[in-house]
Amino acid sequence: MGITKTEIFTEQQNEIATFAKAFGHPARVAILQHLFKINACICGDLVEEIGLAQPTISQHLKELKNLGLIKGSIEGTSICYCIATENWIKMKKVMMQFLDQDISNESCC
Amino acid sequence: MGITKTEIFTEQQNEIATFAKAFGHPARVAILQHLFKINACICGDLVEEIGLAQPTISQHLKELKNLGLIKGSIEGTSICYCIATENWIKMKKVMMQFLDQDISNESCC
DNA sequence: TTCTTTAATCGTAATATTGCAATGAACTTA
DNA sequence: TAAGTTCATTGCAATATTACGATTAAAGAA
Repeated sequence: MGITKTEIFTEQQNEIATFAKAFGHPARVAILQHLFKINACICGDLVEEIGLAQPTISQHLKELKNLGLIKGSIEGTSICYCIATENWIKMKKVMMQFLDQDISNESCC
Repeated sequence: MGITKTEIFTEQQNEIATFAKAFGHPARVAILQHLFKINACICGDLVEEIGLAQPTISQHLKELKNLGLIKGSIEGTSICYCIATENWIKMKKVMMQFLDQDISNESCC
């Protein structure tokens, strides 16, 4: 009833879904792309860059941080975020494996 | 309030998010993996295989079909689903490009 | 200390998603 | 035609997500 039945799926399936969910919102996609583009770390101008309110961006950042895809460190009065390289690579491996499944050349329908 | 502001993002960002959202539920991941595994097309035994009620599976199939990632054809009394190869490859390209962004070797935090 | 800046958190409203029982539609078989 | 099979649709309840105003917390500057 409205709650995802995580128990009936494999760990791998849940992991894929969890990562995918993180990318399932354009704001989080935009945040990650910006962090990649700006080689140096970026703090609060994500708010300006993206155009959502500060609490909203903060919330999206929190989700990405909880998943371990980004990390933030205090830098004076502001906070500096960047891609958590190691975990990004791990995640990429999991997702690539899912996306890159063999497609049989004989589809029946 | 509560509704994603699609307008403020690029088409590419929205596309990535839409695809990712499709993979953001373990049931849909499981469905796709099963369709890949069973080379031949599979119809309603997805219900048995996965362990969710038939309407629930049907709903997930509909989402995947709307996105164009799978297709179904009537086969007598049952319906045969399989991966929509061309669109899958297109989607893969979009997602890979996003996942495979260059990671600068000098992360600052 | 007081003011300012920066970002997290709280609280709440709007909307979306998930899941299923019940029902309906289309086809097959008896 | 009647009964059975297979899957889609409807309707609804439970929960999750998105967004933001208001507030709080922490650090630097006056």
